[in-house]
Amino acid sequence: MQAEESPPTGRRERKKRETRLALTAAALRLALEKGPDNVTVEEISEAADVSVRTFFNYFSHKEHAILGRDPDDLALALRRVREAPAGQSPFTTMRMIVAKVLDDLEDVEKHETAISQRIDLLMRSPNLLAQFVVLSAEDERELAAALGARMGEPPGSPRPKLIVGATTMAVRVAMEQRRAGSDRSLRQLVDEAFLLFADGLDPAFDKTSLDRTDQEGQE
Amino acid sequence: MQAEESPPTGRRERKKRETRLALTAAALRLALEKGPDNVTVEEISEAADVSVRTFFNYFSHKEHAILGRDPDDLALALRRVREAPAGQSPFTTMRMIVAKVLDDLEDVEKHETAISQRIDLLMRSPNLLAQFVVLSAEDERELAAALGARMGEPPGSPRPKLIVGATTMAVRVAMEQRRAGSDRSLRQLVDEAFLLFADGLDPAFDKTSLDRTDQEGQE
DNA sequence: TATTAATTTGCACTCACTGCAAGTTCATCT
DNA sequence: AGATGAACTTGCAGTGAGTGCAAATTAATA
Repeated sequence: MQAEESPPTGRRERKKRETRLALTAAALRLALEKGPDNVTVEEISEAADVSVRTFFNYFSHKEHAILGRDPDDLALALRRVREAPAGQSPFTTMRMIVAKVLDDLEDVEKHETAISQRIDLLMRSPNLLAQFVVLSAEDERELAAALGARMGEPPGSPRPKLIVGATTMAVRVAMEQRRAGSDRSLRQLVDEAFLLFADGLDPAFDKTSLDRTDQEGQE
Repeated sequence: MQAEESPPTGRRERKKRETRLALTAAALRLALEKGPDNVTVEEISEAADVSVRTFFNYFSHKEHAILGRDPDDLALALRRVREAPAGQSPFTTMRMIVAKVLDDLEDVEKHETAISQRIDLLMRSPNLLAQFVVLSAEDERELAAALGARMGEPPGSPRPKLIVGATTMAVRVAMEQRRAGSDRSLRQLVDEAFLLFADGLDPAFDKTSLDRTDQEGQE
């Protein structure tokens, strides 16, 4: 054991990264080719030249491979929350983070799989969407916690959770718009959604506390 | 074929409803007893006294049986949207509908499975939550369409979608709060979330349009 | 009662996913 | 280099979800 911090470049580490990458690449490619629900784990493993059993050493669900999320992304987003400019308001922070993520995606995938293809994939396969929701839920919890800490809110406070939830919805709706054939860019659509949320979403909202007995409907 | 409108009370219809009910009841009971991920379709079918194959004639996924959603609920909600008071603002309408749904649940389940148990179930099983979200997504689309029509928005407009999305988030976060041991009622928690959304969620939100090049982070 | 249509069921099958034990590859220490 | 142990891969056997098909049962109708 060296006193020096070990450079993270063992052959083992490298091979693992390569295998993981080969699997996600194959999974995505095949999903696009044949439709996400018509791809088998066997095909993916085959294409990545590992055994099926090995596939499941890397991913607990077929869908995780197709989604191919980089675990560093969450860490990066968390860091961005913590390192956001001092006076910046929380929803603004979320907006900036989303914008940066979109930028990153565009850069990385300029010559590879376009964002819109992934969106299509998500929308077309309920299975995929379900797993995406599961994975995102954990991220959202952590983001909300980090944001709450920054805001000086007590842990468990609903506000940061709602802010993160609104962010999620902004992105989701923007993706739907996009897929439905809007000619505006995803970034523009997201921004539009953020503005709607920020402005209050419904200026005429009735803030009267509602007492369940004073409303009447005949059921 | 009678000229009279056929009363919808054939033996066939009745048996189908009974079977469906037996299945959801068994599924819910077993899920609560053994944990939603430790119940097999075979057990559920056994308990409802039908074959496994028949189970899958009723539900395409195990989770759907556990969730046991009443297809009439959506129709009811849609009707409530359409029949909402003339001047009522859209987010207010959603708030009222949620309030009524909560009331209904309380009435129906007073002596049966409590809401909190179902919430627990949902939160404990990622699978279940995911399927729930997927199923709800369709409902949300229809609700947004109905709400949009009422608002005179063009079809596909993001506003009604965001309003429905905010409603979903309000309920979800309220459920989390509840589960995390808040002593306020679910209704109160939901109302609180609605208010936060209505007030704009972040008064200090920076509405400056962001140009991706004028922001700097070192990556 | 005979006919027809809807429902149930059994059977065979594919595929996702898991535990276990044996085999292989890499890192480390001497 | 060679021995040792840990990490990684793989095969195998098994559970359980979910589907298609065709035969059997049951309800509705003439």
